Amino acid sequence: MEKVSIRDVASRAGVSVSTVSRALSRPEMVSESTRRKIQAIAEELDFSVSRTAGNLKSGKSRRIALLVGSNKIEWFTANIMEGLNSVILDQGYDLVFYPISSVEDRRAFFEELPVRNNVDAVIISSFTATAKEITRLHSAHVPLVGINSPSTLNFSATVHTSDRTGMKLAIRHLSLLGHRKILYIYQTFHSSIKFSSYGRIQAFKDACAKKPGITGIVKSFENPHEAFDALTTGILSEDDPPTAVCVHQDSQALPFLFRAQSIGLSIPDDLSIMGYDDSSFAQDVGLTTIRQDPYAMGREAASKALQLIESREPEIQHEEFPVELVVRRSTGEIRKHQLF
Amino acid sequence: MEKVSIRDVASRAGVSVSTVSRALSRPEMVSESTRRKIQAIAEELDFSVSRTAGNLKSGKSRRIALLVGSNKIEWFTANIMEGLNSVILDQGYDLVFYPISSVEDRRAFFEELPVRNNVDAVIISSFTATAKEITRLHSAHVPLVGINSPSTLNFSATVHTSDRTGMKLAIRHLSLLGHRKILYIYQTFHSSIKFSSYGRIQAFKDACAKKPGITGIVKSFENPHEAFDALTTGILSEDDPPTAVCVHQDSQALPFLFRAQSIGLSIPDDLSIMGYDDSSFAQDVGLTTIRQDPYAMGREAASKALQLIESREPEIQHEEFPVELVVRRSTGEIRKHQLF
DNA sequence: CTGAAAGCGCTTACAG
DNA sequence: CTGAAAGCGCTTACAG
Repeated sequence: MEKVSIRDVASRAGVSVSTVSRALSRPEMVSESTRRKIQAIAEELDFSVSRTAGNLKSGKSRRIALLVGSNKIEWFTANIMEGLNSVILDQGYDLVFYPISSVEDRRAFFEELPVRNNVDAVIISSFTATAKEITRLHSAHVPLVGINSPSTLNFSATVHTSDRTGMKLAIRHLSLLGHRKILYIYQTFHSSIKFSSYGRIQAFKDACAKKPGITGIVKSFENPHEAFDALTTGILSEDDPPTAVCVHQDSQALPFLFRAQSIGLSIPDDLSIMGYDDSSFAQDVGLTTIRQDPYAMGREAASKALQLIESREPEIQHEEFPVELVVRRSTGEIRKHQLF
Repeated sequence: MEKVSIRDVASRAGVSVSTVSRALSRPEMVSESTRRKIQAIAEELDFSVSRTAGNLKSGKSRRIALLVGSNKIEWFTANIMEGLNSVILDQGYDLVFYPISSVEDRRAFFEELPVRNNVDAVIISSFTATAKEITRLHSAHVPLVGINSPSTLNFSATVHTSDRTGMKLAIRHLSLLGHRKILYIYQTFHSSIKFSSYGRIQAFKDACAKKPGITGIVKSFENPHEAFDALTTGILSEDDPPTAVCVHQDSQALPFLFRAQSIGLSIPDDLSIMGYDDSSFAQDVGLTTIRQDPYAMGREAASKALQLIESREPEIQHEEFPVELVVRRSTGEIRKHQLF
């Protein structure tokens, strides 16, 4: 059985190619009897329309590119993808994933713009491009939607959550529990891409600075396992050590939680720990965290992209999604005679 | 700046469209001077070749579909995708993700075969289609590659790991530690798709049956949190309770680990716990597990798909990937006077 | 090394 | 309601 094209169906049905095309894509334009015959034959021949041809005609590719600053698909990215897929697949669009893990990747991407005639919209998650790079996209008439982009400049539309709000919630929560010295830890980024996550670190510092009596300390680590030990030792040896720790994201908090317990610290009595994200297992381990909803952001980014593709301006060009404090067992009141 | 086509470049360079096409896709066929001029003009005009047109000509779409039995992208699927991407992106192929979450979805997919003229290969991960469905794919000349498919029948090629081997390793490990009564727990699947994971459960039963003196019990649960309590209560109230638990996959073991600890069980002294996968956090929490490598399987599946697209038979049609026992802190020797 | 022409598989104004 | 024809943007035998 060789490839069957619209012509095979036409000749078999004794009608023109145009009629077959109409019968299949705009059936109301064709008389019932011919339509029926054509549809029967199409089924019999296992024929289905090639999108490529239609795309050529329309000048659209029915594809949307997702640029992510890493080739790892972790919780956040997976949820973004699920959200995007949940809206675009039904509209006949496909998602194409482009991992961009270095400034060089990014430059290559925007210089070659493989996307120009090959994608109807570009969505960038959690990093940004230079103004010049973005301009080139625009000049190719490709809408650009940002997700948690460090800057919204030049984007056709964006969705984001506020790290400032998130960190404010975290600091207030800890402050209410009586904590005064708070440590922020994150795993060093090894990408040359400017991640939006850096903003979270700054947001922590600012939130602490604004809250009188609170001291915020920021430390980074390379490898969770060795470094946690070093950090813990550091904490233990200080005279006035932090009583609470904010971890950059839930997935990095998990090993910390275990490490802390394994050296005999009881959580939250000896140390309060907070994560960020409310990702899948945060509930399982009782981690207090700041919830964000990348699935919802993905859906909205997709719908904005779709609108832009149809040359409609989204009602809200830059949309903020809420963050929420989720209190669980890993944070608690500071104790009078805290272990440290 | 309007859409620029190959014609614009040609007229600007004073050459024919054919020459521009060659200068860009097979530069060695064009004299250096014309090539240079054309490339300069292409760059100046921000021109890049539309893939769609080329695809029409070649009859290929340069896209590979990944069918997954869920719209959630969890550890396994994410790693498969990363593996696939790591080989196909460089070859100019894109990955298209089709979540298939019900038998209806699946039937719709294979009946409409949106894929027929629109995708060069189909990769199915962890579930399978009926023989008839697969035949239709074949008749459309679309190679089908399976990943951990319950049956390898009719697949052009497959990659898989052996759950039998994995469970054998697990049972041997526990048996060597002195465990005699072993519980297997898994979260109920709510999909109507036949997942490959069911095989793992059977493999557990078989492994226990083959090992004299070992009793294996299988239980499922709906919601991790309520159900773990019920299970634990059940365990605690039995006269001769299991001393070790195998959890279907690491992500389901995590809550169990925490639950167990929260009711005062010490792991592994009171209870040994094993996972399956060796996913990201297994190391963090010290979970003994069976390691599999979906990233490597994804890479191999991709390379088999690519070979099949080029009508080459893969050297190994059905390739098995190793599983490995990874011993960590969550399993230990059975104690003389085990708590239960 | 280069150009004119055919054609990939459709869709869609334009006529009838 | 239907058909003939043009055309989407390229690639590639075929000539020269």
